[in-house]
Amino acid sequence: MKLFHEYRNPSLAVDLVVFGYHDNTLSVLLLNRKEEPFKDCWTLPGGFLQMEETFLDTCSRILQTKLGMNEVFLEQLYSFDDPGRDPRGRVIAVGYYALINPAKFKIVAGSMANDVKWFNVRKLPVLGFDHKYIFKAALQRLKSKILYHPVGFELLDELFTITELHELYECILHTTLDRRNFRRKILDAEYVINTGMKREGLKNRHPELYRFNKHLKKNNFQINVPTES
Amino acid sequence: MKLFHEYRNPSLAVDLVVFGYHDNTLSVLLLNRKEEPFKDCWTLPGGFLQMEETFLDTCSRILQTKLGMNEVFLEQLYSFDDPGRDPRGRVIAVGYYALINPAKFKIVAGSMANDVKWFNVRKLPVLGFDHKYIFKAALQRLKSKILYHPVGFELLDELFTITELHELYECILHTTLDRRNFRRKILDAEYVINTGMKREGLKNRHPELYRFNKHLKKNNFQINVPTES
DNA sequence: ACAAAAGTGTTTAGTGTACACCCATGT
DNA sequence: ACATGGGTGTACACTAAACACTTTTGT
Repeated sequence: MKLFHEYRNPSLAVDLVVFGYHDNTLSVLLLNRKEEPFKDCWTLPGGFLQMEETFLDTCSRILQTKLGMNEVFLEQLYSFDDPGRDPRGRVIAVGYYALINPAKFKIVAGSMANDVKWFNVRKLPVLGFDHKYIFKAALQRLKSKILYHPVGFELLDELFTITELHELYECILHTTLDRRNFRRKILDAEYVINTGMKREGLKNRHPELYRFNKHLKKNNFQINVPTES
Repeated sequence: MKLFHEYRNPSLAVDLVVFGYHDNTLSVLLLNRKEEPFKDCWTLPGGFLQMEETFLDTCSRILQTKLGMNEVFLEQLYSFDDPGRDPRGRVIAVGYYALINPAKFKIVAGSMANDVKWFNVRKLPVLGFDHKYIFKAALQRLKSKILYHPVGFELLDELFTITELHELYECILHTTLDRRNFRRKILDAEYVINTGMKREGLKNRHPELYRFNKHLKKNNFQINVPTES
């Protein structure tokens, strides 16, 4: 049995769509590149797969070195193979998306970037490479995922109110959802546990604080989005 | 701006899960390998990405040379990155699945394989590499996809009866679905067009023949599977 | 007392499910 | 005439949507 020698292989990059939620806004982290190609352009954070790394290893390395983050929700999106997607040569990109709570991290621009900034997902600048399409795939995936799976908690604080969760859903789905029906669905599904505590110091009635119920086997909720016409 | 030179990069393979449906059975195409590694083992058909190819180019080349097929439904599944998945060295695999009508192709074993055979998806042999997991991902994707999207037609003849479509769904989902409710859903969604013709020469009443309605914009059907408990 | 947001309940329309029944064909 | 599968209709249960109302807090 022959081992491989080095044939000509495409390079393999991992590109990250890092979502954060703050002040009723869903944002993505973008880097401003210091070097060609796409110097001074905004792009998704990314990096090349090292020989001994798994994709998740590469994700962690990027998150750590370029953004100063660790231990976040990550999921593979899709692999992008347009031969012209990188002017430096043939590069395949594996897209991942991450969900983080911006309050937990102080983002830092690594040595490769002029700047790192959160951008409202509805007000993105022009992106380098094919990152526009990777981003679109990520947002679409997040929108679908949140309808059936309890991923919203990754974006919120450990304790949150139903209203905060409701606002998060409306923000991500970019639509309105009936407050009372939403509450019932979430509670019936038992994806949240009432802590008995209340959020103090608000102008009006103090809402109850909930915590994510991690130990629940079945996916038994579904949020429906109004059909637009 | 520097161009790339050859860093050490993993090899990139494309592995195919080719589904076919015949005689009320959903099958997958497997190759019996002539060479190490996994000599004489059954594996998914696959091949290495050439420098100038897209993933779909590679898929077509594999389908053409190893199986004698062309022009089939293809969709990307997932990328598999376990560093130990190929004993020859670091190989990333991009999984695709294909839906074909076995009646339309005469499969041929390419020079690399001892044999090519259809296997019932519920009675698979042990597979080489990590192909068991690629297959599992494919079957799961097909099961989900068929609930919301009209992909079943790729597996059937151009003209088919509602009963044939119904049996296909039961076979893929591995469950029973009420015959009459299934019919209504499919017809209401207008995914099929009644041709006016009938299937002749059967023992009983001659069922009407339908054709897939390719020119339909919206996905407006959903098949529900009974919840098992 | 009032405003504003949180929390609870109810009515109604629509949809999916489980059936029963008739129809067409070959033996 | 009967068996067998194809085609049509309907009653019921269940769910989701729309909405009204009460409660709690700060001013």
